[in-house]
Amino acid sequence: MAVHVLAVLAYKEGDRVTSARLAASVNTNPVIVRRLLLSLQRARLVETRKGAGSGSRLSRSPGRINLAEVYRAVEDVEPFASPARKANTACPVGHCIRETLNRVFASAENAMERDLEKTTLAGVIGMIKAACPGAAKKTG
Amino acid sequence: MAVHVLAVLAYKEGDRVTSARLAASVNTNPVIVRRLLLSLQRARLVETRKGAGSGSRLSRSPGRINLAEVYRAVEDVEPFASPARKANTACPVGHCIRETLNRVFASAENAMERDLEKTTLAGVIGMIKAACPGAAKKTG
DNA sequence: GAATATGTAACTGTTGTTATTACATAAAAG
DNA sequence: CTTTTATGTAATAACAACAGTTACATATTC
Repeated sequence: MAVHVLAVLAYKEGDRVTSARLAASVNTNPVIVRRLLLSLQRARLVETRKGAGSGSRLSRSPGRINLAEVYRAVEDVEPFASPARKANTACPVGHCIRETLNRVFASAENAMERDLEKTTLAGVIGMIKAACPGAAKKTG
Repeated sequence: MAVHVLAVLAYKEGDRVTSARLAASVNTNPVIVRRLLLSLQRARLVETRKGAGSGSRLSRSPGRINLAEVYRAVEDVEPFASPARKANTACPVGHCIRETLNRVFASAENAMERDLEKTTLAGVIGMIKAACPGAAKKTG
């Protein structure tokens, strides 16, 4: 969903868009969008201003924002399940498996992020326009 | 958790282990383990027999099972969130973004799996033994 | 000062995962 | 053949994560 919001922002290059408008595009609630924008603000991906006639816009050009940044801004937790209960330390395997797997999974996540780095928001926009002929700068 | 169970099985190379014993190692319930084993059976990663003195064991040597196979056997759903509500089709971005992002994410997931393929169960065992000096074939 | 839009809290609902209990069934052991 | 053992599976509960909703204070522009 984060990518969707950013794509809309990229679509309106430069223009400020309100959370209400973004929410309408994603078909969700403005509050959800605002919470998402907070994460994106922390990552310096969007700039938001309060008050009348304001809203959010990208803080960089769409060609200089890749999806790995978006992923990191939004996904705060590990994609791999961390078991709630601790492993049985009496078991020789359970004793040290956690940190071993963490290393392996970190490597896998890294590989994924390197792949996401190859796609920028501008690239996403381009793909959308290619897939959808009727995509011109209109309603948002 | 799936990797943990398989690691224990790899640890006991060849020996059949009951779900109760595996559950004790992972510190969870035998039923959880059995459900997990069902997925692993479907993926032909483990062999399970019923009855007294039975249990599960790897169907291949630990060196010939990589973590990408385990991942595919266990993770049936996409790691990326699919929004519950449909995107607003009136929005030119929302209209075609779904399939565009699906392609990008599929590529990222593929990159991750290719990385996981580089690690076998035997490799995991090796790392555990290296990290934990006191790992000998004991209680399970 | 009025209008507008964000920041944020509180609460609900849904979904997915883990956990627990219970029981039928299959296979081995005696 | 009967007993024992262990899996397969259903029903249910506990729980966390996430999306949604309402409500309101605050900041900014006009």
